Amino acid sequence: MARPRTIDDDQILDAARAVFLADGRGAPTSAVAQRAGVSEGTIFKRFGSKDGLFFAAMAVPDPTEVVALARRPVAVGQERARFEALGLALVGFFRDVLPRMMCSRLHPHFSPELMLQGETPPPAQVIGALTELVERCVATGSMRTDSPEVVARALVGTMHNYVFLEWMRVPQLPGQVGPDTADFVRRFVTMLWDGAGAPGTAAREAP
Amino acid sequence: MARPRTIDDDQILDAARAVFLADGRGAPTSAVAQRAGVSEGTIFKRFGSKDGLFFAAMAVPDPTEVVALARRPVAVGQERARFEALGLALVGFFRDVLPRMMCSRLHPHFSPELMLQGETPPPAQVIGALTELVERCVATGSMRTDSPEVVARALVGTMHNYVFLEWMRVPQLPGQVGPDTADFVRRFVTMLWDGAGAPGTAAREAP
Amino acid sequence: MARPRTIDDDQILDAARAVFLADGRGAPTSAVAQRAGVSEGTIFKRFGSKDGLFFAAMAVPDPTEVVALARRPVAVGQERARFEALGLALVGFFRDVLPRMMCSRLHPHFSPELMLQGETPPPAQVIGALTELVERCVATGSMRTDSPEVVARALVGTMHNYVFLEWMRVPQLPGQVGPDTADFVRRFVTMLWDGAGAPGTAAREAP
Amino acid sequence: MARPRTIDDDQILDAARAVFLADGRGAPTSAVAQRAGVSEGTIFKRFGSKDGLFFAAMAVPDPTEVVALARRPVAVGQERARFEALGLALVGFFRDVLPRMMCSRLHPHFSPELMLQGETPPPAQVIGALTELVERCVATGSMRTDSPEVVARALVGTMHNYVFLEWMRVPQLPGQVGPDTADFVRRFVTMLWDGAGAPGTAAREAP
DNA sequence: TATGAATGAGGGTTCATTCAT
DNA sequence: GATGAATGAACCCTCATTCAT
Repeated sequence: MARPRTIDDDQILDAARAVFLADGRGAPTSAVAQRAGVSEGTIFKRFGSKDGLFFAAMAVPDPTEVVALARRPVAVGQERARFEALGLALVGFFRDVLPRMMCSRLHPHFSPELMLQGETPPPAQVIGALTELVERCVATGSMRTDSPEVVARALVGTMHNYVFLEWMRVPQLPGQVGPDTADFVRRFVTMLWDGAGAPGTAAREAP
Repeated sequence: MARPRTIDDDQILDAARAVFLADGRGAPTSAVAQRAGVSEGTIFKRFGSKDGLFFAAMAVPDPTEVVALARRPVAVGQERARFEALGLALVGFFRDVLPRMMCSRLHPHFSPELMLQGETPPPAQVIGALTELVERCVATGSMRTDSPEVVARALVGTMHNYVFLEWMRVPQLPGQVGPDTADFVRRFVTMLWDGAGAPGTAAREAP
Repeated sequence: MARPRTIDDDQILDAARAVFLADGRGAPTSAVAQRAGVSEGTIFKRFGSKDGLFFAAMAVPDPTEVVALARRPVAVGQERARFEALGLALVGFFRDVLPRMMCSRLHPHFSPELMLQGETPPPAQVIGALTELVERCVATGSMRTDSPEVVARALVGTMHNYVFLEWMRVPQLPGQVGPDTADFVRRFVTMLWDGAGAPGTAAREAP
Repeated sequence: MARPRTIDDDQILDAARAVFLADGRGAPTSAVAQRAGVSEGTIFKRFGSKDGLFFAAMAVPDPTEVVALARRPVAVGQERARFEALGLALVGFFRDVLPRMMCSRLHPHFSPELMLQGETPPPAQVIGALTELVERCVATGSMRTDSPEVVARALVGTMHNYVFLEWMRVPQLPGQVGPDTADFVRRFVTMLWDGAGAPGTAAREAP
């Protein structure tokens, strides 16, 4: 057998991710090599080209935690708690994954297939698992809605946007929300559950 | 007395925006020049550097339409319609603005101040105006919520995410949602208004 | 008659000289234009090209003062004083003229003819006038030498080098010489007159 | 383990010196690369920038030959011969070094420290060594002067100017001097030794 | 297999020069 | 005559990629 690799691909990918996210995809391969403690030649031997390295480093991991949490059976009365847990898990997931998605999407050689690690792209996995959760809750009678996937996307979207604004470092965001993520999620789930419409203004009657 | 300017800055900025969003910020200045029908020299005279050009082209416009719509008084019974209109307006706004924000945020020389055209950054303007709208509705009795800004951010976030997934060209998004934006918005507002929780599972009692 | 020029060529040449000597001949024409208070177009109208401007600005003026001083009759007993005055005049001349000569000589388009303002190039004028002075002194019996032009060139060369080292800003020049130019010149003339050889070591006998 | 360097820094520096002195410091780096038989990339890897290359190529070498000649003990009766040898050595030194000094001094990024290779700048080394030689001769009784450093600077200056006029290609230099350098040096040393003043016009009595 | 020296194409930027006003 | 906007050729420099060791 050949001499074993002392620095494995993952270490290189971690370095590449750190460098590309900090300095943009224009950062030189040499910077990645230095950070990973390998020579430039090694990187090209392993990943073929800079693009190969880039897209490997930006690959979106499967949202296993979120999906698992969505699929786990919910005890009666624990539905809201589950949604809160999912909200927090989504925030964590997006903090890790959004920068990669945006960075690779902006690469001129991006193609949607790059996000297909397994069969289903991670965003679809997340929305799918959440939609199924809502459908199960509807079936149990603990939720009621005509559009389970809209509920799922409201949760995903609100957490996504929360992380996005954080990442954009937008100054002067209004109001009390911001520092306390758990509080934000709790309020959101409350709204999701109860609605924000006053009694008697039910949507069913509206246009 | 001297030769007057024949090329408008805006023509150059439009070309730059098109080129940078299509090919990434690495696209050569010469491509911008060619598309704008100017020489490279002119671009550098006007904008000083490629970075100057880039950030000028990526500047986020004030969300005047959305803000105006949020501030206009709401007739009784028209609240939900207004939120639907706002949802659609947000989708339009984000389609224009999200790519710019992401692209400039990923530039290594990005700084949050670059988004401060006026006094308030555009995302904060949007969330602020929507929050005030919710507060007014609460005051009139047509809505009820403890967290107006969370309602605002749910609307913003869901539309943001809708546009984002579109832009990512994520394949295999589950379900019926996708092609018909108006329908998506309508379903979302319904959920926002009525809530998705079954009667008797009200959040107020939960942790 | 056409409108008179409000800014004459000499003002432009002064500006050009200042700019080129400070920032090198690579300094942009626009810098000269700005300093002179004219537009770039004007400069090209007047001088044809940047090279034209450059060599016009670097032209070496005739050494009228030095030459006049050398040609003026010398009263008996005033010979050494005259040489001291000439030394000081040469220092002044070189301070003005050496940078121009070096700068234009280093231009790739330099040609010796460029220094021919009149019939005789300035360095030749200086050496010629001094040589004649020495010859006159020899004729009057106040000097004795076989090589009048060598005496002239010793004076010129020593002053030249004095200014050159000043201009080079050479640090750590040894000894007491430096700050007091008049003293330096005086000591040099003393040496020129009396020689530095000990009596009895006369050169005539040597190889 | 990696590929060893195949190109010597000195080869590059020699090429750079030749190119810059011939075509001015504005000559393109590509011309240097071509002349040295290297790629431009290599040059920048080695020297960092064009300025780095330029100042490295223009660095003034230590005047070892001149200094050694000045320090070597002088046999009685050989003093004048030694000064003649020094004059010739200085001419050789200046032919090599003057163009570099002038060229780098005219660079806008010049700073005097650039000439400090060792501890003492080359011009100061030369003048220092010559001054000490004169002092030794005075001590031995073979010379007499109050200003040894002025004698040194007269020698240096005259040779400097000799080379300078050569380099300037000044046409029409008067007189017999020019082609025969050895003759010029011999005449100069004679004058240096015996003085040019007629007996009885000694400087000591003058102001 | 790992290294890093060498390459050379490409891109940002400057600036002499032209020319419409 | 004077202006300064526009041009585009050239130049410095970077960096992905190759390859001898």
